[in-house]
Amino acid sequence: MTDIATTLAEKVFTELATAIVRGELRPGERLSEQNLVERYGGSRAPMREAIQKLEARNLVVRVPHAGARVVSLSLQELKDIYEVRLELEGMACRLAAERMTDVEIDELHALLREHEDSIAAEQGQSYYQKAGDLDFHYRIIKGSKNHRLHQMLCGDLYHIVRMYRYQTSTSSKRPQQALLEHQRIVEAIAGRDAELAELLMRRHIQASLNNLEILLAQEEGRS
Amino acid sequence: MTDIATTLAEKVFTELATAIVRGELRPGERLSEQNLVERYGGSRAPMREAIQKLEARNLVVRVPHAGARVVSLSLQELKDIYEVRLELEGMACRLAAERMTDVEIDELHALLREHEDSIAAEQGQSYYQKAGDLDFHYRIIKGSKNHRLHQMLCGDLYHIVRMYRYQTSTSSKRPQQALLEHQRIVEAIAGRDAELAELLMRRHIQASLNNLEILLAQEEGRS
DNA sequence: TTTTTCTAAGTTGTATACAATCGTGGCGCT
DNA sequence: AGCGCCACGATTGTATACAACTTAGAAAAA
Repeated sequence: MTDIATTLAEKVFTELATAIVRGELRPGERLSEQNLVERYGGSRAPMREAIQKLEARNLVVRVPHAGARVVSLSLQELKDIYEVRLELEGMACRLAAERMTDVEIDELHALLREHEDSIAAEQGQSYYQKAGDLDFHYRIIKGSKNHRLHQMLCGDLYHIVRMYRYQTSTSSKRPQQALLEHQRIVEAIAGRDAELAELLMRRHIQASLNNLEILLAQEEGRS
Repeated sequence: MTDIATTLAEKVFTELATAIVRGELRPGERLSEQNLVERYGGSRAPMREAIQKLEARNLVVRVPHAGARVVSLSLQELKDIYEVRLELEGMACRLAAERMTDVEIDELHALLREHEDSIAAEQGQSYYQKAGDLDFHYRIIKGSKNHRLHQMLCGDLYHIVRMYRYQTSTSSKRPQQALLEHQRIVEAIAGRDAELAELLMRRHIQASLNNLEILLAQEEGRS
C-alpha cells in the first residue's frame, strides 16, 4: 500500500484501484481521461496507462473510442467468479497443507488468536474483521507456494471480490462463524490433511457466497 | 484471428502475441518501442499500449524505465502454471459434463472423428494436430458455461502454454494416445458423468505435462 | 407527439516533442 | 591489471497538439 510509486501512472492506478474497491467509484461510473488529469494532475498519457492497468485487472471495462467504465457485474458473472474462486482457493488450501512450513502454520495460529481477541473485545468493527479475513486467506494462498496461483487469486479475483464485499456489511453472526471455520481449516493444515483442508475451505467459501447472494438479493429487492 | 483491428494498438498487439507464441520472438528478447515503430509504422503511443496489453496477458515483463522483454519462464514457473491449468481444466470438464447441450456434445463427437481421419491419413502434420488439440480443449472450456473460467484459461494461461508447446515438437506416439484420451473424455461427458470427466481430463493434462517435462529436460541437457 | 437524421461538442486514438532515468563504455584510481 | 566512477547515448516516462470517432441534442419530418 505504501509503496513508493516509481511512476505517476502506477500511482494513479493504485489510487483508482482502491477507490473502486471501496465503492467510491460506483460500478458503471465513467472514467474520462480529462477528468483524471484535473483530479490527479499530470497529462493524459499516464492516466491512459493507469486505466489500461485497471482494465488488465478487470476493474474497468474499456470500449474503443467510447471510454472506460467501472466494471459492473451481473449476478451471473459474480457467481462465475465465486465458482472459480471456490476451486482455486480449495486448491490453494490443499497445497498449503502439503507445503507450508511449520513456522508458517504457527503464524497462522497466532493470527487466529488475534482475531479471537478482536471479536471477543467486541471492538469488531466490520472493517478490521474483513481485513483479518483477507489476511487469513492471503496467507494460505501464499502457503500454496504456487506463484501463478497466488497471482491469479490475489491479483485478479480478489479485487473484484473485495469490491462487492465492501458494501455489503457482513451480517452480525457471520464473524464468529467465520472464525470457527478458519480454526478448523488451520487444524486440518496443521494435521497435514490436505483433502480435509480443501474440503473445509470450499465449504467456507461456499458459505460466504451464500451470504453474499442473500445480501445481493435484498439489495435487488430494494431498488 | 482475422478480426478487423479497430485500433492500431490492438493490431500490433495481436501481431506481437502470435509472434511470441510462435517463438519468432524468443524468451528474454527485448521489445523497444522505437523498434516497433520502425517495424509496424505509426508512433510510439500505440506501440506502448500494445506492449502494455502484452504485459497484462503475461506475455512480456516490463520494468519501469528499463523496457519490456518477452517472458522467460523457469521450469518451476511452468510447473506452477500447469498445476493451475490442471485444476481449472479439470473443473471445466466437470462443469461441461453437467452443462453442455446435447448438440454441443454431438459436435465434440464430430470433431473427434475429424481428428481420427486426420491421423489415419498420416497427413498428421504436427501443426494441424496441435490446432485440433487446442480446439478440443477450447470447446470443453466453453462448454463449462463459466465465462470467467473461459477468460482465465483462454486469455491468460493458454498463450503461455502454447508458447512452450510450439517449439517442442510433440513426440511421435503422443497424437494417437491423446486422441484416445480425448475419446474417453467425451464418453464421460456424453454419459453426464462429471466426476469421471474431471478425473480423465486431469490425467490427460498430467500426461501432457510429463511429456513436456521430458522434452524440456532434453533441451536443458543440450545447452 | 414521436421518430429520425444531422450536426456539433466532447472524448478517445495517434503523433510529435521534451524530460527523466537507466545501461554501457571509457577513463582514472588503487 | 582489476575495480570503481563518471559521462554519454539510448530508451522510457510525460506533456502537448492534432485527427478520428462517438454520442447527445436539436431540428425537421411523419
